[in-house]
Amino acid sequence: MNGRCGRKAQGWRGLGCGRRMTAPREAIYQALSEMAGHPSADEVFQKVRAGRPGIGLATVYRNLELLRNGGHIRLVDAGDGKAHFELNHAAGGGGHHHHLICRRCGSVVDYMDFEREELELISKLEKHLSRKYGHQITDHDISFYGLCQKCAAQGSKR
Amino acid sequence: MNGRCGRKAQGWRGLGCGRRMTAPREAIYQALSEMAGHPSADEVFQKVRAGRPGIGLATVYRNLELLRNGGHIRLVDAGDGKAHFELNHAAGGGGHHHHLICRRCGSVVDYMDFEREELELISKLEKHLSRKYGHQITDHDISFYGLCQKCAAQGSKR
DNA sequence: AATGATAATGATAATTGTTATCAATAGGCG
DNA sequence: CGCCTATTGATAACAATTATCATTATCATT
Repeated sequence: MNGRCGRKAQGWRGLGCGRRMTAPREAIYQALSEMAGHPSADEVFQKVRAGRPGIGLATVYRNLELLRNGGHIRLVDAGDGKAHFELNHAAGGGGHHHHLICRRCGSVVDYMDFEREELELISKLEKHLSRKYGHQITDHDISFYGLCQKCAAQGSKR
Repeated sequence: MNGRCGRKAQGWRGLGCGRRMTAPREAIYQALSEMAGHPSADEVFQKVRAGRPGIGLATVYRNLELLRNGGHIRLVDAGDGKAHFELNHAAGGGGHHHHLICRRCGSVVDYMDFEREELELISKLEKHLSRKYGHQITDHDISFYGLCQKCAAQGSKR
């Protein structure tokens, strides 16, 4: 469904993030939403470029940053020096998850195995930290690092 | 105390991480251990340089990477595009903590406010994920993002 | 303690992800 | 429809990190 919004800035919560609603911006969000996993900025660029050859790389960076500030997408650190992105379903309650990251090959597995327990602890912590340190918490990242099955099997040589 | 080890590679668990034990490597670890907070690679470089003018930046990068792989130090993502480091006290049980990171100014607050509860959940999760996905988990990162008190006070303009 | 194979270093070039610049363009309120 | 200005696209600039390579230092073996 394309029509998340007709194509108007639509207040301060829409894709426009309070700015003008532009075709490139929509295309970038659209592209990311159609991609599996956690594409890097460049991968998003390639994808958008496919249906919109004139797009500029800088525009992709700018909008990913904007969408992130607007809370629509989320940044994932795969430890490979590039920024990776994914849709932020956290708010909508759609598909919030945490990560399992391989230190050797950089693969990222999403997991949702945390039950109510984990969610409860998180929101409790969030509230507590918020009060104690005066931070305005908007987001969190929980990741486990190590070796994926494949890399672990290769032995820990070199 | 300097003498974490006389100055020999000392097996595969020492600072040498299974490689040759060198003075630069020791100096780099030493420097990091004397620094507060979460210095960047360059900050570590500057500090080491003070007592060892000939040190090369590449050597610092190489050894930080090595020490990280060896589990002696830990990487912190402050979201400012640079890698930051801290001693890994996780194993030793010394001062393990999690982070509260400001998205605007990049400041990082360590907190240890999680009680037994949090630790229990983590180790439970670690075990569960390890079994389910075949990952060999060695490490985790729990960070809350948002605005620190100061930045939040400045309003969310711009 | 001297030797020698080779891992590690230091200086620097190269690479790479990201950001700044700026003229041209397009969004959307009047 | 027309204007104001945010946004774009192309590209230069930037900064952090990595690769290269001749030289030096470590340390197992003698």
